[in-house]
Amino acid sequence: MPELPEVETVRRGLAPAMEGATILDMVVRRANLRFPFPPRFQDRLIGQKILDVGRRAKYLLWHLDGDETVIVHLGMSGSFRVSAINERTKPLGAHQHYFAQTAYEKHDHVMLVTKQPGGQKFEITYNDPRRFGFMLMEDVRPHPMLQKLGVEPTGNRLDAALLSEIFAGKSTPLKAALLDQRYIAGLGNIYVCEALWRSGLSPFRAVGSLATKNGKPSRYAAPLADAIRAVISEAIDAGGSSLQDHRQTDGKMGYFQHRFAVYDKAGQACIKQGCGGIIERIVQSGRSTFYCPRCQR
DNA sequence: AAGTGAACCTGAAGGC
DNA sequence: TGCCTTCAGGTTCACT
Repeated sequence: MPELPEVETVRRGLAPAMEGATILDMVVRRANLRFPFPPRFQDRLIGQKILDVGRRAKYLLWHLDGDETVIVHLGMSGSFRVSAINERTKPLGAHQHYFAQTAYEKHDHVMLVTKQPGGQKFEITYNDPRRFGFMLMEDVRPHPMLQKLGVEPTGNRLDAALLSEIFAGKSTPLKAALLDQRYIAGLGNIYVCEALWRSGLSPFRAVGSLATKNGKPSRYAAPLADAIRAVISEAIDAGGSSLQDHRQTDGKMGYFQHRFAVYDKAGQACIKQGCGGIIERIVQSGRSTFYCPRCQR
């Protein structure tokens, strides 16, 4: 499912149920996702207060009171559901009784019950059919998983100068380079395709062409930086993109998928004014690329 | 170094 | 109805 805008949407959905709340109880229903769960995972979380829910690229960061951080990645199919617990209709008693009456859905792997200082309780469920996601504790900081990440696409650092700097002299195709989290962290297949279309650049173009011979930004750098920032911001505002089963944490759909220009549009007319091209699907390093061969050069 | 393909895993969709 | 193939929002690893 999730690229940066979807993960940010999840973060915003988790925040009201987690930030400032205490973890009352937790159930982990299998030994591993993509990686084994951390040793004594429940013991280290139950009773802890969550200070805030952060995000770095596609990683969620649960900053705990006890100076530990939980790192969560949603992989391809991970999602969270959050629901307020109404104790009138679902009396809790001792909280461990709560899960006994919970109806698990298929692929629900982790469940948490949190309680805000005001008393409101929440049930938070992690579901992940393909299990490419994971949950880790950040024992070493920064966690090795986060050390190699490049700049955030929405931060102030992503501009024409930075693109020309990090890509100068390289011959990698733009498509592959933009998917590489070591350069820009958070883009995935959808938003790379969309950003390239918006900037009129071919997915085959060598990234080195974003820099001139003396290392300054070429005329292609600023349009790409602007397109990346715009498409990510707009997608976040739209609550992400809902393909297949992706939902926001409250069950609502994101709606950015209605604004795709090229992603999954093979055979359709390019919507750029006066272009007249037909969107093509090709494969680059094992991933689908959707682009307009006419206006993306 | 850079590029490709496979691997991890399940489910949906399409062809026959 | 079922069976088979292909594909999917990510990342890492093994190979040329």
